Amino acid sequence: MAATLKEVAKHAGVSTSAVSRTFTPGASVSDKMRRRVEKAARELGYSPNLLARSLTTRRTKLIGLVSNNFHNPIFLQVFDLFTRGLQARGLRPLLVNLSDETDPESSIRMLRQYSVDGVIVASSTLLPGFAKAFRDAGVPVVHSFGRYSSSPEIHVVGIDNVECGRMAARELVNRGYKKVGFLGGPDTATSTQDRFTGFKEEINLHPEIDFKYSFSAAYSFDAGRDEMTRLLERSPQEAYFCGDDILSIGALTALKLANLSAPQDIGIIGLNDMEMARWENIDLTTIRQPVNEIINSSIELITAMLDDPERYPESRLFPCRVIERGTLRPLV
Amino acid sequence: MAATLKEVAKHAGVSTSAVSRTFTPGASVSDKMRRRVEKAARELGYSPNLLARSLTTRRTKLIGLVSNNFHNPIFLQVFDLFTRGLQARGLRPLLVNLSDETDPESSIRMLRQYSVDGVIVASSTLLPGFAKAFRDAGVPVVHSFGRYSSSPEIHVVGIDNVECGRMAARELVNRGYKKVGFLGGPDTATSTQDRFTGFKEEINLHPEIDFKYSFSAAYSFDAGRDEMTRLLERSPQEAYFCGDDILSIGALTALKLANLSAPQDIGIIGLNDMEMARWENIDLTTIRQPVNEIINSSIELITAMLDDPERYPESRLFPCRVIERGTLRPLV
DNA sequence: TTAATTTTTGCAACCGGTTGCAAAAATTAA
DNA sequence: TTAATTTTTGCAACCGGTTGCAAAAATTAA
Repeated sequence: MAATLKEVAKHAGVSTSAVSRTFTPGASVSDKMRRRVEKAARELGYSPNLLARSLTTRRTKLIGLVSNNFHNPIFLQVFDLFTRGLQARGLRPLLVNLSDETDPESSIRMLRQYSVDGVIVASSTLLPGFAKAFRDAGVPVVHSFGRYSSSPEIHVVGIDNVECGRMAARELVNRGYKKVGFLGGPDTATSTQDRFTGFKEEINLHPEIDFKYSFSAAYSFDAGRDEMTRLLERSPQEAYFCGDDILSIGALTALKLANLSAPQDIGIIGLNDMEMARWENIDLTTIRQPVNEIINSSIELITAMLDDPERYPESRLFPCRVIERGTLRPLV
Repeated sequence: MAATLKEVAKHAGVSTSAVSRTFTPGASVSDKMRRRVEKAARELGYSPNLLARSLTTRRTKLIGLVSNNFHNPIFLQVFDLFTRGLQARGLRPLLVNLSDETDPESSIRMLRQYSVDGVIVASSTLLPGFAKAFRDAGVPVVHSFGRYSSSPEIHVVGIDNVECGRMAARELVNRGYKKVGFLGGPDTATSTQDRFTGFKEEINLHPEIDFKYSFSAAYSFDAGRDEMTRLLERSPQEAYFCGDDILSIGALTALKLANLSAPQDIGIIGLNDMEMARWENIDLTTIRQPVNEIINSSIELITAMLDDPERYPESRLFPCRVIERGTLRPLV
């Protein structure tokens, strides 16, 4: 169906090299030749087969976009920004859903079989083995939303979750809460662990404050609602730092179901500042994670690694900040 | 870095054909040869380059997954199900974000350059030219969530939006609403047009009922909230069929901001039954679109087209049904 | 045992491109 | 004008695989 380079060459009465060079930026072709080839190509509706080209250039412009999180609404925005950013640079995302996957090897094999130029792992809850296994396979890899200190050998772009934990704690302290809680995501996620560490550290600077904590089953609405419901059955704290926004929204709903509300009865602060957080029916005070910047930086980094695969690994951390809305009481 | 077939052949002391056959299901190889090759392959960590293979087999197992909707949360579920379903069949989604794209040609050229085996267009708001342009390029294409009658030449899997409109209307009529409204999505979307047609048709069977309609700027929270806010400034109807769930949630929020609520003051029925609709803080009565079935069917259809590209085009429609929750008053 | 048949294997051409090298053409210098 | 230099072009080998065909090997039949 589609015309091949050979057909274009024949139709234009030139060598295949000439056609190839016409479609290779920077190659040596005279204007006359270029016009001649372009005319033939146009007439035949030719455009080069990128997969065949990749055999000799060793560049597919395919980037594996790997995630295990297809439930948290923030990831729709993540996919949107990644696909647009990659497309704008002429790269193509091969989307890999790791949700069902237990064995990293098979995903890695698959991505190598497709000769992806690089891999972006977009996940904060990924098992530590995954990202490393990709790197060991010799494929450039960037871990977006990953833990910055987890391994000095792999590129990470994300936030300082420990500092976010501290930030949340300071926010609660500054607002005069005396009994505070940490309602975390799953305790297996490094993001949860780091946020917990920072939060606890900062709270411990204030011995007069009563501190409790628990973890929920997932970063999900249901998990947040269920955990908060459980907490309300005992004697709840005055305010909670929830693992992320979606947990926060679940927790807020649990309050509502118990005829309580934030910030009147219990204060809530989340993390992410996903789009829904600003919806007036939610109006969540939260810590903003600069998703846009993290994604752009991840793309820049993977692009740089395409040119220099041996590039020295780095961590890129972006500062977060509190977005004040309506679920914490005012500063005292 | 990665071992090639030639290296495996040399290492095993056999021809390249033998190696190739070992990795080609159904090819003629003796057990002895197979074991020998597999051993060599294992020792060299070889797995075949799918892109090189595709040159002769003319199958890349790449499927273009094209969408222009990266904002409606329902699409996260859509991407999740598509990627899992495709992966389970050994196919790989090349994700294409059409949000910035005005010209279908360039996306089509790109997908052809990557020799995708087929294209799934997942969108209800796609400009009509897009899906057709893909098909004209000779690539198997399935339009998921598309309009079933728009063109008999292209495969469509979706719902009967006209019937959904009727269904929503019947639901409002049966609950005794006398003044009803259609708060649609953008009127350029075929889904909006069809839902409107059905809704109006059914309402017109009841001349005693007062009917008004308007369209919002997008299928989005903000658009729903803004449009409902606007409606509340005049004299609103007693109940509205909103274009989809995300518009409904926006509309419900507008009610709340005006100190009104559903169903006490105004009734709301949505369409989609996205995950959020069942959240207790939303509790939206809506029409369930069987997303899972639509996606599985789309994948089956594209798979079938890979074997028979000339397959006669068909429309697959799945019935919807009302999910009663808390935003319409009870049946009279 | 040998002949006929079936299965396995390797050769060589091919899929659709790129690229180093040398020859040819065009340009510049003398 | 001719010689020297630069630019353009085509040849042929290559990227990593598959596959039709014929020869070789293994199996079955006589």
